[in-house]
Amino acid sequence: MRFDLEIEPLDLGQTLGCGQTFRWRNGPGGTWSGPLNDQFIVLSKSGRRLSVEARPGGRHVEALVRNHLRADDSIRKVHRVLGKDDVLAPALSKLKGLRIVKIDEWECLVSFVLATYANIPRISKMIEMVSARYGSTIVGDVKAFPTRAQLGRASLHDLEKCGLGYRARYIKALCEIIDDRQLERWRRLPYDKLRYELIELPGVGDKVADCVSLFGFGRLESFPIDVWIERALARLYGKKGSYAKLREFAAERFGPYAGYAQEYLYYNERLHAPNGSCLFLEKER
DNA sequence: GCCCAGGAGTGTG
DNA sequence: CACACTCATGGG
Repeated sequence: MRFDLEIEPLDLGQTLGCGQTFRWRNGPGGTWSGPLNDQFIVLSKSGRRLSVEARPGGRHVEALVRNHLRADDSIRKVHRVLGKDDVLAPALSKLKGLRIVKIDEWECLVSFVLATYANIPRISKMIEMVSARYGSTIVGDVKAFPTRAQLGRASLHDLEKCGLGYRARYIKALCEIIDDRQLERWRRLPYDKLRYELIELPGVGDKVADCVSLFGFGRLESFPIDVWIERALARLYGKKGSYAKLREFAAERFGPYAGYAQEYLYYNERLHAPNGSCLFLEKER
């Protein structure tokens, strides 16, 4: 099946290739393809038209795509707030197509625990490996991200063989701790309480808790601080300090859209990096 | 070979 | 509170 959507503004490369998701791949002609829940989706854009391809009879594909790309976010409103920041303001027009994505909570939690102390190519590889071995088949050799039950069948040794390193034991523990009732409860908590509880999980600290709050639970006021954001805050704002201090600075400065500010800063900082930081260097075609 | 990676956990001052 | 050290491994 194939249909068109209008989600504006939207830049697929900025949104799907900037490191907030790990399973989208860009192909020839500016297409972006990847698994989304139980579907394999191919996206491409010409002008304002977003073309969506999925397998025949795919259900809820439109809702799936709109949800993932946060189609209901008003970028205009985001920019009205962030435009008051003198540092961000001049760059907003070039970044307007970069949208925060909404990721399945479980997938997001596992993905960002895996993302600790690893580079993006490796993170993608770890995620593809556990998906290939434990996820359900979507089509051909494309696998869905494994459910908690599916991943829970893997032994610690199995997970280590997926190249997860010391992260394997965190994933193993998460499979045993998390259940659907817990995820449902977390969906209803305000950001600060959610964050507080996420940090209790093994392998989840300040940064991962904020990533999961932002991309998994859609809390746009969350401001994850990694090494790149640390550099950006130092370089552009002269701000240094502990996570708590930087987090407070961001909350005060960017308010309810700190998450968007974070993604803009992250994207921009990686573009400024010496080697371009391999964000858009796809392995091959 | 060497350096670093979208950090977290633990121990110490 | 702040640091310092370790963790396991692969990509550049």
